Amino acid sequence: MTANQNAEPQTDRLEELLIAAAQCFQARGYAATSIDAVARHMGATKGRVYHYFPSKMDLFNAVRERGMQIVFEATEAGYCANLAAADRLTLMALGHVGAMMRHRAFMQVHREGLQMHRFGNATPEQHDAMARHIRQRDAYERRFRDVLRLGADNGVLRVGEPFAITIQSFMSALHSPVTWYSERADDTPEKLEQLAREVVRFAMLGLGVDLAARRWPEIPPLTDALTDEGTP
Amino acid sequence: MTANQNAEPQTDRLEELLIAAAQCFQARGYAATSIDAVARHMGATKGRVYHYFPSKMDLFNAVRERGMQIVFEATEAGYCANLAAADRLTLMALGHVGAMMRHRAFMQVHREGLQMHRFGNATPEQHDAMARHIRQRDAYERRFRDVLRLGADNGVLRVGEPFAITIQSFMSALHSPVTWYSERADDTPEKLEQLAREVVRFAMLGLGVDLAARRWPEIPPLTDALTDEGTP
DNA sequence: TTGACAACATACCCGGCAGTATGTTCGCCT
DNA sequence: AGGCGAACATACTGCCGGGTATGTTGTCAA
Repeated sequence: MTANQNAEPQTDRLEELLIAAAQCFQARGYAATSIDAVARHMGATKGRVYHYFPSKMDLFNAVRERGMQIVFEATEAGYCANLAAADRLTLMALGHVGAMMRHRAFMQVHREGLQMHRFGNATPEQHDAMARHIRQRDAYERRFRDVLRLGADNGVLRVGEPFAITIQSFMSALHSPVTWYSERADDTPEKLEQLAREVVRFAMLGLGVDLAARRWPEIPPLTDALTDEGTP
Repeated sequence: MTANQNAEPQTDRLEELLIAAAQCFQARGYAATSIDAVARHMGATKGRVYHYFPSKMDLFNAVRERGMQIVFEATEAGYCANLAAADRLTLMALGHVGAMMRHRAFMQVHREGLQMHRFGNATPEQHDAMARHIRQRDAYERRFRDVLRLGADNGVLRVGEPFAITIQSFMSALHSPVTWYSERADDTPEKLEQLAREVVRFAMLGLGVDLAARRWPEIPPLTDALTDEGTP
């Protein structure tokens, strides 16, 4: 009756499921989202979901993990670039903000997941899925922390007294698009780019870097990092 | 059996209820928090809750409203101070951040409430409770926006191209304590003050104001605003 | 003193949802 | 050809939690 006669490219069904889940979780939050709702959002039923994931929490964790993967990839180039600390941080920030806007659903879920520390993590598997996620988050923030520290030691970046607070404020500003950005019809890449740049400009200025009076850095070609690697 | 023989000052039972609700909602989120959980948190039962509020959503709205009231009061002095725009904004920011830290439960609930736009607001009363709340939020942010605009026009505060984005980033930085702050045993008012100042320092530097090389403003006595009012 | 009402507690109802058990329909391998 | 398993759909269960109906206790006013 509801036979799926699609011989089309058929994006991975699992990918489709992850996206649907991300959108539902983002719209209503984890607790208020039912498995049936996610399934309906795909034009399917529970069976489909439980075929791929043993429980609701596992589905949620998969979405979180994907979100983590997205931000890591988005900031990878900047982090590995062979540039000064301030420029690396700027590129990382741009990547991060871009991800916030382009993958808002995943990012918001990712964020809600981090606030979940205090759930009575029933099963031990779920508990260390959480623990693993926390470690990844810390590793991610440590990348920013390290680059920031580097720039601070050089005197290029300005930080305040509890160093951790400066970072938190900085990261919080970079996260903000998940709150206010919503994809409009006039979503030209240029518009999007301008919004991202403004967020980054503010955040970097908070660290004492005036990007308005300075060339925005660009990602150097990969060959650079491979050929001339030892330039101190 | 469980008779409450307290003849003590007995903080308003309603106040006690609001606080318990705020803590529960903050810990688990709206959907995952049961009325029974809130009641247990007070050492009471459902009956108590439903005696004061007709529904879970009404309880939640009351907590949100309280949160709104808190931030308004916390920033009132700075907003009304007879000072330059940058100083007023700094004071408002300090008040805001202080509220974030001192009333974290209410603030986090307040924030979750704002993300709830898209709930199928069943009853019309709930719908316009939501609408009223949105208006209050806008009014609150408009205070910041107006002062920021004032300082920008004077050239004292630096803003970027989509003005709205600058504000969002600024506000987001000020909100950040709800994410990372957790009351510790070493909660001396001085520690707390320092944390707040660091957050505000970063945020104001993002607007081009270097508070490290500048006197922090202080709230002028009220009499000023009352006696000499017309100094243009 | 009584009765009316506030301020709860207790007991119950019922709908929604996570999870399960059981079909059903393909494609593929032999 | 036929059987087997992936990839779902359908039907069902059990419980949790919002809401309600009803009891219980103290207090105060007439």
